Amino acid sequence: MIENLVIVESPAKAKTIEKFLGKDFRVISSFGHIRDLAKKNLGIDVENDFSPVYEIPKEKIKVVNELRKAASEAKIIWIASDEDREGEAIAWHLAGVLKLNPDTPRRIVFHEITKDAISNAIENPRKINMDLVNSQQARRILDRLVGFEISPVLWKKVQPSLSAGRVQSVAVRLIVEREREIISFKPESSYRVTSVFRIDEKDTESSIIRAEASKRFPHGDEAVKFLELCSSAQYTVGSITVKPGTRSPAPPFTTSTLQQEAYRKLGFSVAQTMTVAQKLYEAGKITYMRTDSTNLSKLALAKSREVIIAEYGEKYAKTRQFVTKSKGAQEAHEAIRPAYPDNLSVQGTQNEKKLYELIWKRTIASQMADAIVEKTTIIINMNNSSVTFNATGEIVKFDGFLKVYSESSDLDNHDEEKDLLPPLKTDMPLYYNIVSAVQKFTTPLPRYTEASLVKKLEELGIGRPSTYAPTISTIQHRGYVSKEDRPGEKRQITLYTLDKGKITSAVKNEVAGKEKSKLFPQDIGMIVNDFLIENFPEIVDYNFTAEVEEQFDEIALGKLKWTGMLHKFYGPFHKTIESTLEKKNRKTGVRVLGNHPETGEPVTVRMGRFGPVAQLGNSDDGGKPRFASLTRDQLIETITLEEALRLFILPRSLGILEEAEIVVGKGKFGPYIRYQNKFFSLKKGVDDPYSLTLERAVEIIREKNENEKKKVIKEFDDILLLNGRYGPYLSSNKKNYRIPRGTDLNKLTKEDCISIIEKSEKKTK
DNA sequence: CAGTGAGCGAGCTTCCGCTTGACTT
Repeated sequence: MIENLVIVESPAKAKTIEKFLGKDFRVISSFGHIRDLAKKNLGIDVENDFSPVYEIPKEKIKVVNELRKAASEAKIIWIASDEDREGEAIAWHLAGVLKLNPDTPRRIVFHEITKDAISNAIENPRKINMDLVNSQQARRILDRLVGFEISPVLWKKVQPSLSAGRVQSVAVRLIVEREREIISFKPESSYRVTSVFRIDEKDTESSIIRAEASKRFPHGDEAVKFLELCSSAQYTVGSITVKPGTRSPAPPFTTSTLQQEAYRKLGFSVAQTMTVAQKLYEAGKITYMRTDSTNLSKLALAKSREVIIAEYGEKYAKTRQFVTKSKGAQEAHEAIRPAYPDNLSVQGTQNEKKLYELIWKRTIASQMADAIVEKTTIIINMNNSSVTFNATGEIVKFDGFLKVYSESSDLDNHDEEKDLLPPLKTDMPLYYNIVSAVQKFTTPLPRYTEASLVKKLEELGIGRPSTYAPTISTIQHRGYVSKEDRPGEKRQITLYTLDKGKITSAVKNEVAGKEKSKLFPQDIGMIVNDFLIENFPEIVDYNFTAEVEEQFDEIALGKLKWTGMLHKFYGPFHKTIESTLEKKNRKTGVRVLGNHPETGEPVTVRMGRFGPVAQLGNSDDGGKPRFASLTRDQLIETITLEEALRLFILPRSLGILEEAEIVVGKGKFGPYIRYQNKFFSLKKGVDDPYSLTLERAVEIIREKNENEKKKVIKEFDDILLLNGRYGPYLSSNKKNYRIPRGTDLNKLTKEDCISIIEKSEKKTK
């Protein structure tokens, strides 16, 4: 029999806490929630005041049995789940499952993991707060109602296995709407004029100043006219303004800001960041990684200060406490920080080291002094134009926190190059070295990355630290959005240069719209999004979560009854479900593109059984329509008639070789030639399936067949020793086997091969 | 691996938020 049993949510936390408590205490973990709404059906008795049907999920039975056993062996049980809505619900479920007397105060909370904080908590236990529990039940039940009533409507009206939810559907909406803004965006161009000035009339190498004209010119001829003025102008320094300023460090990491910075600085995906952080947490190297708080414990503040003074000196230290500003934050944890700030680095994988270093720098920087900067703005006048040239320069007078860390931005602003300016005086003459007018196009808002989507969701108060990564994987999994690269398109820009009184023009290529790891909506995502906006506008409204959260807060304060809140929501909601099921037609996103220019057959695109499909002709008048899948980068919404018609060109027959047909087509894995039931891939950028000739096809087939012959090194009945991309390997019964290192291929016998295959088969079993 | 788009119907899919492994490549 042990005196005290403390139950927390996380096993890593249990381990840490146990160290602080004496031998009278045993600390174990519930691994999060232990009960949930029944997996099958709705799990809610709607008719009976939304009475929930809770069950212990299969994968939790083992933990619960261990908890029960530990509970039976302890005299006093303390429930120390997190101090927020979900934590209170976990406590309540634990009390229920472990059959604890609800009137005995057994609920404790820690704000910090220190001996004092823990013993203080145990001296001040309380009862479970049922208002808080009820607000969690309302949250849980509302999410189940939304998800489990709308999803089946999608199965009937759009496609099977689709899903909708309070969080995921808004995430998809953001991406779809951003894409539509980009689709309808019309880039406009103007000429941006920049100049390099010098201070000496003769010496072109003398101190130089880069400046930009205060005006942009919409057309080339206007830019040229201005350059002509520049050619004959006399320049003087009009004004010099020096403004002192400061810059402050960003707050310590929350889950969301960690995901953003790890993406920007380290190129990690959101899921990758969480996996690496979990490892660091389990090893006791950082604090908990799922948090919305920017708060640092007193201990962390003091330790960081010590480290800063030791590493950089007293004047670099400035203790700060940041206020958490994100909507709906529940602040059950600290910010993400090094568990021991005096550990400047850690052992582990490269990624663990990099992420730790990032967390360390951000935490330490947050406790450092402001940087002091001096920003100088110079205005250069022309004697023959009211247009001025402006130059800015920034000098860091004191680096402060910048010594350690500066936050990255989502917008890649290379424009703001901050040069050091030479010493200047008002009215001083200046001379141009070169003036150039470059055509610049406006760009639409950028597509979301995983990390910038998380940032947006957090701003809207939608989702929680524990769900950002899973939500992003769900919407990709359902096929609503996809993370992709795009090569962009070349476009031409004109530039004019004034050099030694002469104006020349040139045309250059630039690539516009190049994308890397961005979230693109897929057709099914757009169709589902439009269906939801049409039928359930209030659910996918950006403010829906914020509005229900307000009500959950009122329930938590005991001002609102949770069942009443649900009744008010569910009444109209369920009516909409029923009327949508009854009245609305199937939604396929069909678009009529026009008619085939020769045959007059109608061309349509829509979502088919196997994805987006173009259809040529229809079956009404006995005709047999032709179908063709859209390519990955085409959308039902934007495909043109010409593009759709092109889809029907392939597969096409090139001719006959030795009594067999050669067909060229485009498949899942790129363009191919099919001949005698064998496939030959076309090389990207070399051969084009639309213009491929019979001669070239025959060449490709010959080449590949010859390579195939070279591939076979040895042959033992049904076992082949082949030369592959990664070296020699064995092939038998359509399965491949690796050859152990150091094997002499010349001496390899059939028996050796059989033994290699048998060993490999055993391993996989 | 490189396709599919006739129609019927049984049985399944699905939410968000708390926590980690148990899986496979």
